[in-house]
Amino acid sequence: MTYEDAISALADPTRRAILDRLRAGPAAVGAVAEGLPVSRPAVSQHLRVLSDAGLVTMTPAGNHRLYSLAPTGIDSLRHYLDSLWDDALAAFQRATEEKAKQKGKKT
Amino acid sequence: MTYEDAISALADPTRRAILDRLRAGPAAVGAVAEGLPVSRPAVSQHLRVLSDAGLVTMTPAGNHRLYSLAPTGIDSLRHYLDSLWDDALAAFQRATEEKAKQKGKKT
DNA sequence: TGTCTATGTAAGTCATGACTTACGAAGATG
DNA sequence: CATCTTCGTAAGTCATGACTTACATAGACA
Repeated sequence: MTYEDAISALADPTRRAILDRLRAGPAAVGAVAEGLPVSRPAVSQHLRVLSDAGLVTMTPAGNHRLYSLAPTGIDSLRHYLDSLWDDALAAFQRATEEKAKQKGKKT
Repeated sequence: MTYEDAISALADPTRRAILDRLRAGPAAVGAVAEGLPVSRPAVSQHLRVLSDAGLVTMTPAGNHRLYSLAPTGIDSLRHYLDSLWDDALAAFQRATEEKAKQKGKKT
């Protein structure tokens, strides 16, 4: 449930495809697997990882289980990125100023 | 330079450690490697990946090369996450309303 | 020019993880 | 109860990539 779990979960293309499928709305494992070039157990394993990372939630519904997007894991990752973004922007501005000085300082 | 490159680049713990080091300011390869439990060539290879993902930039400085954080790659990833965030929030709200209805509808 | 420093690249090793098939458990349905 | 559907898990295979050492290149400096 840390932001690192979210990152490594999102690193896999198949898992991103699963998330894309869930953006349209909640879906069962079989329904998700139908639109993908991998087996149903593979999808099941991926959903486990996504769930551990807080990126999806599961709600039992009789025979099957509905998976849907969860804001939790995404939020932690957003915070990390925002923080990194601040420092990157600061570094970029410092570099720009440096160049301006370099340009003015002849010889 | 896509957001997918940025994600898979960030997925590695060593690369995140390198970025953390660069948050304090630009640094050369050797300086970065000193604070890490891996060899200098390993750091060099990681910086290559980070650079391809648009997460760092390199500026030659005489004998050595200074690497610094770059906003570019981070930005693309932020956009992806923001978009995913919107859908996740919508899904969460729908689920909440669903539960409210379920509660009101007795028998 | 000769040498030292700082770095990138090549080649090879090894662990991680994504995928498969086979199987077992839980709820719906006749 | 018997069966079908839906799903998670176990075990094993295989590719990807992170790391190492060895080597080659480019600039600083005597």
